[in-house]
Amino acid sequence: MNKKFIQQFREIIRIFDREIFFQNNASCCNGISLAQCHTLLEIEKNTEISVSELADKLSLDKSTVSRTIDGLVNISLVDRVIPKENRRKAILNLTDKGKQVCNSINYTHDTYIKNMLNDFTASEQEEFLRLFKKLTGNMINLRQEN
Amino acid sequence: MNKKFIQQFREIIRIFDREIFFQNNASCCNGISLAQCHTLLEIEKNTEISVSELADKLSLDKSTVSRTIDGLVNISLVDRVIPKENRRKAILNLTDKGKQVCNSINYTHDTYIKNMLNDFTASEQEEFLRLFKKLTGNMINLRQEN
DNA sequence: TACAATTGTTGTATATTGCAACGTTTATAC
DNA sequence: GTATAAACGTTGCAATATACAACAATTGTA
Repeated sequence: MNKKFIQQFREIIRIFDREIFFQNNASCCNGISLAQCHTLLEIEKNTEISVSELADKLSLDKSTVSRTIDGLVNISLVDRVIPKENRRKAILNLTDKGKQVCNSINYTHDTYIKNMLNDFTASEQEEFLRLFKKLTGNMINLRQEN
Repeated sequence: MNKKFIQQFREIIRIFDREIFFQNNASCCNGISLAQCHTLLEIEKNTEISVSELADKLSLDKSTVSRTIDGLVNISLVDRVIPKENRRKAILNLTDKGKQVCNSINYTHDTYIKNMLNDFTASEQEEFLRLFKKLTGNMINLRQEN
């Protein structure tokens, strides 16, 4: 692999990262913070999740997540219920309003992805996804090796 | 573009972003912070740059950059000189030690990229870079349209 | 039943960032 | 040529995000 290729690849990653950052901050947060947005989407994916489990999934401290949830409960996007079977564990779910916000976020994200790939042919789309999956798989392996 | 494809693509982007984050925090910062790392590499790319120009390039407030530079000057990685021609503008350059740190960061990043693409064929590498460039180009256009 | 583990919350500290105000310096208008 | 405006960097202040440690409540285990 020659040096010039690596340089270009690094530069592309940098730009990609930067654009994703802008996009997240522009679209994700209809009045909510990025952390709240991530948390919301993670609850959407894992209903009945607990604070600790959420902290695991998000790679954050449980105290951080606890406070993020406070915020989301305050603005009525998340329900926090303490079940009688296990009064230690708090169970988190989206409220109807929370589901609406998630839908809105998902719509924005999906639209962005459509636009990003707008001028890709079908086979380019497939090939890119395939190679991207291969790449991220390698990244995960590399991290776990160390 | 079908829904399942978009879902997969979103998920891959999420994973990629997460892995890049881990990698940045693990490798970039040999004792320096992520912000300092970015700043250092930007000065490496643009010698004789000023604080305001740097703030532009990094999309940060000049006060933020000013303080980051304070830190880098304190640990002798950056030189801050006020030229006699224009005593408003501070000119920033890497010290020898700063160059060494940059080299070290670059080596780590380049190695990571090599490892990421380790099992890609030459044509896969080229195709992926081509499509990635196309993608980021679209992302930039989309942002500038809005 | 006593001790240990789990769960979530709160207090405290740190880092990163932006905005506003400021002093200094340079450029421009009249 | 002076007065005003603009540019530049720094500092004060506030907001946000985060982690760690300590804690209370609860549940599991020896």
